[in-house]
Amino acid sequence: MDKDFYERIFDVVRLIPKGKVTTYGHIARCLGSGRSSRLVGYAMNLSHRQDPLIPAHRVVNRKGLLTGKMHFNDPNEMQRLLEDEGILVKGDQIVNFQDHLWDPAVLADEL
DNA sequence: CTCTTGACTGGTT
DNA sequence: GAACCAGCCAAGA
Repeated sequence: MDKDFYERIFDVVRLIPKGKVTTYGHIARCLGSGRSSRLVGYAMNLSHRQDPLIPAHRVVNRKGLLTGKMHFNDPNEMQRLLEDEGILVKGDQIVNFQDHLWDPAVLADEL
């Protein structure tokens, strides 16, 4: 795996099932770094430049807050996309966040 | 090479 | 449970 640090992150984010969300920390932990959660967010910044659109709207911080919505082309779009997938968002915060939380580790279990 | 910044997290108070 | 502080990793100036 000589892929760039970001490419690994993008891969995981793309694998997030529809209607599910995950946190930067879980992704970082899945990659092994664990504490590089900030890099995940940093990579998300570049996600919009990727050819295969990255579902960055499914990635939120541990509190379930749409911290990165302001970085989208249209901040309102992030919340709209989440609600479109059946995820309720109130005050930039995901309702029943834990219920929609998806851990990348389960992917390894399914494979 | 050093300093600053960032879509974060965990532990303390 | 909210607010504050410190730790960690990578990229850019």
